Amino acid sequence: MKDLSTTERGRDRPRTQDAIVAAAKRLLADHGFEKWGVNAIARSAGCDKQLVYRYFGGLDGLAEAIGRDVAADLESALSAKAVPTPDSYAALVASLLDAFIDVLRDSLLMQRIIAWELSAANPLTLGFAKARGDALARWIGRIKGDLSPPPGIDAPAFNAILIAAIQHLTLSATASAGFAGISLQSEAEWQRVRAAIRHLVSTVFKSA
Amino acid sequence: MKDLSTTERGRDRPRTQDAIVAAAKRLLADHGFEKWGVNAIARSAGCDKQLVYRYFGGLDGLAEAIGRDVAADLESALSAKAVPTPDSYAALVASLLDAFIDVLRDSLLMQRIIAWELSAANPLTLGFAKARGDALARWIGRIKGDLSPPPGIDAPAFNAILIAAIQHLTLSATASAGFAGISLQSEAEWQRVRAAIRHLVSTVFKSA
DNA sequence: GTCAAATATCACCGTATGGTGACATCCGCA
DNA sequence: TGCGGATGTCACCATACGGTGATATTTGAC
Repeated sequence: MKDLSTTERGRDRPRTQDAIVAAAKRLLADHGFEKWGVNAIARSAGCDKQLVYRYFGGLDGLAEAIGRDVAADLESALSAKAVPTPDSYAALVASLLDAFIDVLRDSLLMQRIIAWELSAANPLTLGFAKARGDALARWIGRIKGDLSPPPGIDAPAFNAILIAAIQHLTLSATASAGFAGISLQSEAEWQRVRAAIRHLVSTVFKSA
Repeated sequence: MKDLSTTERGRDRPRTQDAIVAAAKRLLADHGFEKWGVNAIARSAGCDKQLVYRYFGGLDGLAEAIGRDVAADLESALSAKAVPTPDSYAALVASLLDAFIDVLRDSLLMQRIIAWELSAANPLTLGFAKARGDALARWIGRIKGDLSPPPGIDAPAFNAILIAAIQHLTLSATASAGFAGISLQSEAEWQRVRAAIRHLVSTVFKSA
């Protein structure tokens, strides 16, 4: 659970930086943002905390680096779930949401960051939110093609509602194993949610 | 921002207890659960922290008392939004969600507690979640009458999705002023969300 | 080989935290 | 009046935190 200490691997700034970032991510994913601090990170990275200040300018800079990483990971993970060019706006949204469920459920780190964003509003968390939002927007733009939502429907509002729901259910599943009486432990139980979302998307975007 | 200190109001255990609970609620609502601790609470209540241990058995007991309070507040606030006996399941759900938006947006304390539940899973937060869930269930049972969801529809899943969305949007509005590109500052912007939810509920529960 | 810069470590500061035992003060009851 | 329990205060502990200045060690250029 701990990288080689700097003494046992020689002096190598890039490697040390990587070790620090890796340790910081691991700690954030494992224990959340409450216990997240220079002391714990340096301890876990096997180096002196001074280096966190020298190489990243403190926690803020480190968090910024992590934010960039996570946004990039998100984008590539989404791209890997190659959504074939959809043939309707409803299909686009449906596959988008499905892929997002996969990626988010898979990334404890991203879940922690979202929880952090919901708990505190500081420059750090705002930066996280922006980086993720941008990555998501880029991906959507890429697969969107020339599809556009049916008229008479407030697509941005609907999409926001569904993405919000997915984030909340995912976080709640991790923290409390479920939400509002429905358990969210197994893949089967998540299939129920996926089915409901698909149904929702298709009925709403076809009612125009 | 601070109650009368115990010295200036004489010895009065019930009043002191109330002052502690009030201070604890205020601090939680104002600064979130990260800065929440015996020291800050006692300081803000104007009494010695020892009393927190004596009267509540520490932070856990205090949190439990707050959880009960908040659940009761939730229930009575929801009841105050007198939802006239609805005439269809769709109408029931629609008015339920609308009332829930009002109440949650109104209670910074409840928002903090939800954020806490999403960030950490300890006996405390699980207790919170249970108390709120029970209060909600009681209220629903009271106004439900003999209505039941249309067949062929996974109502629990749909309801969970929509409640999750509302909680997430509310928390996100408080923390980051918006979500997924849509701003959630003014009542007008919330009307957009409300309209989308109403639309969603009516099309889904009538498509059976 | 020398010397300076880059890298890494160490020791320390002030502050805050959760928690506890000993003490002071007040009130009601005998 | 005195006594005992309830109420409230205080001083202190160990621990952890973020942050910084001084120092040691290695590397690479000359």
